[in-house]
Amino acid sequence: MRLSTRTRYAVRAMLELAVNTSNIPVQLKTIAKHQDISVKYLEQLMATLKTAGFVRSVRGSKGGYILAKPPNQIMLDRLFSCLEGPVITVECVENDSFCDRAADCAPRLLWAELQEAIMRVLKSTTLQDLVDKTKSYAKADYQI
Amino acid sequence: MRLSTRTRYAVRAMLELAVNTSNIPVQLKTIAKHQDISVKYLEQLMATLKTAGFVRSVRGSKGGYILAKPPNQIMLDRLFSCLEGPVITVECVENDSFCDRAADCAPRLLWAELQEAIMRVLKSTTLQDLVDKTKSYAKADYQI
DNA sequence: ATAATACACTACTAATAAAGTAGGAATAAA
DNA sequence: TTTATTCCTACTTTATTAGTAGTGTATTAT
Repeated sequence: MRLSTRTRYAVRAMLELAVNTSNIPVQLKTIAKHQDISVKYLEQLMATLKTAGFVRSVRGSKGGYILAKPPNQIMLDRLFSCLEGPVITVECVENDSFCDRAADCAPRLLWAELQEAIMRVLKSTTLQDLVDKTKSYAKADYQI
Repeated sequence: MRLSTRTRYAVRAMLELAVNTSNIPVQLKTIAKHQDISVKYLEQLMATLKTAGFVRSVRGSKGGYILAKPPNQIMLDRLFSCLEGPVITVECVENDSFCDRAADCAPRLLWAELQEAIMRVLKSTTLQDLVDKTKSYAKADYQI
C-alpha cells in the first residue's frame, strides 16, 4: 500500500506550478532542482499530466509548464488516477468477474471500504487546498 | 496503491480458520484448494502469521492450523502490518527525517490523511466482522 | 540565419519487490 | 515403519517502478 514516487513527484510538481501565480511558465529545470528529481524523469511525468489535461506546456527557449486549470478545479482523485491508474485496492472491487468468489466474499467488502476511504480523502481535496496549506506553513516561518 | 496478494490470501486463510468452529485443525491443503492458492505459497504466509501470533500449528499427520485467539480479538490493522509491513503510504509520514521538506510539506499532510483513513477502517474491523458477513451471505444463499 | 534553450518522444536499463517453486527436514498418527 | 503434514531455506520467475540516454522539434534571443 505504498504510494509510487511517480505520484509523489507529480503532486509536488503540480503544487509548484500552482504556487506560481505569474503567467510565466515554470521550467522543469527549476522544479527538478527544487524537488530534487531528475529532469528526464520529470519530463515523463509531465507528459502524462499534459495528456490528461492538467498542465499546458510552452516549448522552446523560455518555455516551461503552467496549470491548465485553476488549482481549485484540480481534484486529487483525478490526479491520482491519471498517475497510478484507477485507485483500486483489489481488482475484484470494481470488476466482480475478476474472481468467482466475488458475489459472496466478505474480504471483498473490506477492500471496498478501504477504497472508499481513500477516495473520500482524495475527492475532497483540491490542489488549492495544498496551496493554502503551503502558504500557511510559509506564514508560520515568517513569524519566527 | 494495490493490495498485495500476500495480504489478500492471508486474510482469506484466516477467515477460513475462523469459520472452523471445531477444535480440529484445518490443513493447508484444504485452504489451498478452497482458496485456489498454492500450498507452498500458503506455507510461507502461515509462517508469518504464526510468528506474529495469529495462528497456532499442529504438526504431523492430522495436523493443521487453528486461530491462536478468538476472531473478535483479531484486528485487521494488526494482520495487515504483519503482512505488508507497517501500513505507510509514504515513508515521511511516520519518519520526518526521511525528507528535508517534511516539516513544511503540504503533500505530506495529504499522505497522512490517506494513511489515517486506511487505518481507521482497518482498526475498526475484526476477523469476527468478516465471519459475520460471511455467514449472512451464506444465510442469503439458503433462502433461495 | 543561427545558436541556445527547453519541451517531446522513444527506447533502453537497473533495481526492487512480489509471487511462486522446490526439496528436504522435523514431527506425529496409524 | 509408513504416511501425512507442518517447517525451513534457498532459489526462480515475473512484474513494476524508477531512472537514464539519445535524438527530435519548437521557440526565442541575438
